[in-house]
Amino acid sequence: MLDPKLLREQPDLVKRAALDKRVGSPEKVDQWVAVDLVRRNAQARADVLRAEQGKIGGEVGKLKGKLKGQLKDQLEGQLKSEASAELDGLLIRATDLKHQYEQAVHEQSEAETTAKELMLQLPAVPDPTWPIGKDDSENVEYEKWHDPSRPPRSGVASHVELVEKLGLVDFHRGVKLAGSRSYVMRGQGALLYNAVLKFALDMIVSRGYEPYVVPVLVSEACMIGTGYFPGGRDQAYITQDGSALVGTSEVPLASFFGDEILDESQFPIRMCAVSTCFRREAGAAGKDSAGLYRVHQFDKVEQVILHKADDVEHIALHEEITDNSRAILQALKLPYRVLKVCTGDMGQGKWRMYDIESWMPSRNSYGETHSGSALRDFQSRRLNMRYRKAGEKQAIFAYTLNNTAIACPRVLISILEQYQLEDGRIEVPEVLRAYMGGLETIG
RNA sequence: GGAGCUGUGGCAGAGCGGUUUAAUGCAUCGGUCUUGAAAACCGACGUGCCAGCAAUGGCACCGUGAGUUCGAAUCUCACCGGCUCCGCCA
Repeated sequence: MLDPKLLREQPDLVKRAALDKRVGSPEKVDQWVAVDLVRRNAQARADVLRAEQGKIGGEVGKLKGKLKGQLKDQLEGQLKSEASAELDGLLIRATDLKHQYEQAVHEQSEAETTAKELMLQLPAVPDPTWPIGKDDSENVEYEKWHDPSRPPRSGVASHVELVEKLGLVDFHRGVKLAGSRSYVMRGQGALLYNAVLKFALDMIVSRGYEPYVVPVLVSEACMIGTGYFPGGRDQAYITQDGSALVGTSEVPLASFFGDEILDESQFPIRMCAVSTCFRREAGAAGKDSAGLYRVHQFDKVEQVILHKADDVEHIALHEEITDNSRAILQALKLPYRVLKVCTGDMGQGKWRMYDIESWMPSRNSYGETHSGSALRDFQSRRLNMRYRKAGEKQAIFAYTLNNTAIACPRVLISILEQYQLEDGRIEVPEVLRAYMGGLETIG
């Protein structure tokens, strides 16, 4: 959701964003501006009518009180008093006002509904220093890293071969149980899976992030509030009760303080959670269908930060939240690169966005394992999440950020393939051994 | 799953069709008094939208939505949350 003032005063900025991001359209900006004007005019009319109606209502009340007094003195059905005639006149005027008021209110609420619908589709304006581009092919590589002892490998076995040989993943039975893009982690595979998650969680918690266990089945309001609905409706599993399975715990974490006014002294609020995530992957039919890359259900450690509305701090915290992920990959000695995600690929609400891609030998390239966004007040406006500075009256919309800490099973592709030994066994990364009972090799 | 109760401002709590611009108390903030503090007294004290350069003014909001009425916190209906008891089950 955008600042309505921005839309009224600088609609061209948002139109530009619509084109750069390929979200919404310039026409929708114009439509919003038009319908917003209709709404304001209708409200101005309705307010005046309502005030008039209230006045007449008050007079009706007084007269009725008077008439009651008179009736006590007179027998029923007796002569009509002056007051009674006046009352009839008032009631006729009041009825007329009522109809006019209803019409104005109707017009106002119609316009408001349309304005809201449009607003939910409009893009936030991206940081002008961020790359402009049409899709992921124009993302800009901005940093590359690998541990000297573990450079990117190639020409080695793929994780699909490895896990089948070692019995770490059962794809066939996964599909039997749950359909395409399903899998079952098993034995040491399951241990590795949990070890990776726990390691990442501990790392994030040690850096001052408060851990949460959150619902993964949330209300539609949370999905709209975080910006996933209505645009991404077809990517989510929705229940017969209208609730939705989240694609990331960013949704419940960012929504946690929704509809609240926080105190600035609580900021920045650093949160994290490990949760199961569900994605329909609609439109990705046939893409990455083999292996652990693109699945409907996975687990992820996610980080979320809420803080004051300040661009300098926003940038600093975006770096911080990205550094946390770098640190995890570095500890795992996985080669990675960081991309500045261009406007066409960043999505509706983002101001800045980094993707981190880890090296996956079987793809002979990097594969996206992390995604970190700076959203300024896009989500907090939708969530109605504000804060107040000490001693000040004005409540301000907070800024939000989020980033992946680690996601399983996708990152296992990099680990398994990078750490495979000549004989097909897998060396366990040192930092994970403590989480696997000291196990040094798998297989 | 069955039965009953309940939802009012930061909290407590009145109001149950028209002098409600929602009483009162607590909490909070400012002031008077005081060497200082406490007490006492005085005052302020919600959110959103609209008009206006502004001062300011108007409207809406009593869980949510619809309805009845000239007029709804108050009446009707639906939904949502909370509490209690019973049943079932981790």
